[in-house]
Amino acid sequence: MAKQGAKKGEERGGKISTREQDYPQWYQDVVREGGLAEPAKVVKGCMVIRPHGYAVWEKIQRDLDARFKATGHQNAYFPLLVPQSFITKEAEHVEGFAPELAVVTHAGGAELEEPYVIRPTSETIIGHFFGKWITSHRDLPMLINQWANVMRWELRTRMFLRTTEFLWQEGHTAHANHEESLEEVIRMLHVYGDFVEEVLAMPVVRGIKTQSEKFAGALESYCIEAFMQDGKALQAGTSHDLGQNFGKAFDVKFQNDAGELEYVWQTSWGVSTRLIGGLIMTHSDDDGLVLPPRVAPIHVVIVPIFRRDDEKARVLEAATILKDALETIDLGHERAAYRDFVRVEIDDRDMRPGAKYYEWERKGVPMRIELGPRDLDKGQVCVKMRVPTAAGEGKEFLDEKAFLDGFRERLLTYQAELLRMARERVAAAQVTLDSWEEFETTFAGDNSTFAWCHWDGTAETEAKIKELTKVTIRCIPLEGQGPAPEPGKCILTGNPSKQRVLMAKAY
RNA sequence: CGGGGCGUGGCGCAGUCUGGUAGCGCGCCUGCUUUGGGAGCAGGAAGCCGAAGGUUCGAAUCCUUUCGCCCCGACCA
Repeated sequence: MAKQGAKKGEERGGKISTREQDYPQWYQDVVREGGLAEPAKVVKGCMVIRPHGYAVWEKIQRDLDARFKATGHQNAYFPLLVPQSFITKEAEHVEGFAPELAVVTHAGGAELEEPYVIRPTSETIIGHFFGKWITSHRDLPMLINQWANVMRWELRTRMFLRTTEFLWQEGHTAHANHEESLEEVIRMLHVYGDFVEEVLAMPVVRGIKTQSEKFAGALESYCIEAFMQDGKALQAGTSHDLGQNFGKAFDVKFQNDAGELEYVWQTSWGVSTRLIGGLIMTHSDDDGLVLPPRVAPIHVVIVPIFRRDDEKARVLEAATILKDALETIDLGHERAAYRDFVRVEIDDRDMRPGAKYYEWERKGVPMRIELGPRDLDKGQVCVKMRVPTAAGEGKEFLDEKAFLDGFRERLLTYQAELLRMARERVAAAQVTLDSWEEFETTFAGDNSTFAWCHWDGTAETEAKIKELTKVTIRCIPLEGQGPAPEPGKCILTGNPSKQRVLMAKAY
C-alpha cells in the first residue's frame, strides 16, 4: 500500500492510534512518541529505555528507595549469575522458573563445569548468603533491598509490561518468627500501595493471590492490582510470605534466645519497570503520554514566542527568570526524605510553536507556558495544563505573580485530579456479578473489567473459569479493598463462598 | 513451540507476480522567508535492497538455504 506521507493539513510527527481503534497499538505508540522506550530489535524481547523513560524510572526509584530506608531496609547487591544448582533447591521455585531461564554455559572460551543462570529473581543466591550471615536471633531481622536487572525468557513480550530483561527492586528479609515476617509482608504491601497511589496516582486493590497465582516457592503472595483503561488488570507489585521454604532449602538457621536452632522466616517483595506500563495505561490519552507531576521528569515547558531577534532576546531572558523562579519550588511532601524541585525546560529550538506544543503533549509534560511579547507587556503568562482538570483547562492568561503564588497548589491539584479521575474510571467500570450468563457476557471476546464475584475457593473452579474465559482471579481483597465479605454462591459452580474476589483478564 | 507478517537511505514504505539505470513520503543538511496550535520555497547529502549459494548476458525481483525481528496464542513481574 503506497503511503502518501503527511499531506498538507494532516497530522505530522509520530502517529498515535486511538484507544478505540486499536488499544495495543495505542499503547505502543504512546511509549514511542513519549520518548520512553523502543524495542531493542537486535536483542529479542528486550527494550531500550530512552532518557525520558529512564528519568521516570529514576523518580520511581528515588521515592521508593526513601520509603524502603524509612522502614529500616538497607541496599546491597548480589551477583547477576546464580549457580544452576541453587535454583533447584526449592522444589516449587524450580518448577516455576525453569522454563524461563537463560543459562550461561560457556565463559572464558571454555565450557563451565556448572552452568550459571542469569537471575530471574534472587531468592536463591540471597538465601545462600543469609545462611552465611545469620547465626543468632541477634542477627534478625535482616532487611535487605537490591536494585537490579533480571531476566526471564518470556515467550511474549510487550514494552515495560513484560520484557526479557527488566529493571526492578527486590526486597529480601529474614525474621525470627512468622508473626514478624508476615507483618513485614503486609508493611511492604502497603508501602507499595501508598507509593503507587500517592506518586503514580494509580489506584490499586490490595489483596492476596490464590494458591495457583502465587509466587513459586511462597506460602502466600500479597499483591496490588491496578485497573488499565481497557479493563484489564495489571499486577503492579507483589509481597511474598516465603515462610521457611527458602530457609530450609538454603539451611538458614539461627539460635533463638532459648538456645534452640530454628529456620528463619523470610519475605520477598518487588516492583519493576512494569510500573511505567501501568502508569501509561492508567492516565494517558489519545494525544499521548500523561504524567502525574510527582513522576514527571519535566514539570513545565516554556515555549517562547517571538518574531524578531530583539523580541527573541527579550522573551528568552524573561523565560529564564521565570524558570529560575519556578525551580526554587519544592513539590515534595513535608516529611519527605528528599527535595522534589520543579524542573522547567525552555524550548528555544528553531521550530514553529505549534509543533513544540504537540511534541511536549506527547511526552506528557503536565504544564506548558507560552511566553511572548504580549505577555511580557501585560505581566502575564499563558498556561495550559496537559489534561483539563480542576487544576485548569484550556489556555489561561494569568497575572505572573498570582501564577507563581498558586503554582505549587496547581500542580498538586493536578496530581490529585489524575488519581481522582483514575478512581472514577474504576468505579464506573467495575461490576458485581452473580450469574454465569452475566459473567460470560461481561468477558465476551476481548472484553474485560474488574468483576467482583463469589468463588468456591477451589483451584479446579479457578482453572475452569480461566479456560472458559481467560479471566483469572486477580486477588482476594484485603479488608476495605473490595465489597464487605458476605457469604454467597460461586459464580461458576454455585458452591458456597465466603466473600467476593476480584476477577479480570490480566496483562 | 504453533499460526501470521516483515527485512530496500535515519524512520515508514513502493518496486518483486511479468528480471533491464533503485524510487516515494517523512526526517536530515544549507540558504532565504516564517514563528500565539504540526511552516513555505530553493538547493543538497545519504542505500554493496537481512545473509549465503545458485540460474542468467544481466537479480531487490526467479530458485535453494539460512539468520533476524514483529504480531496473535500457550507461560509470566
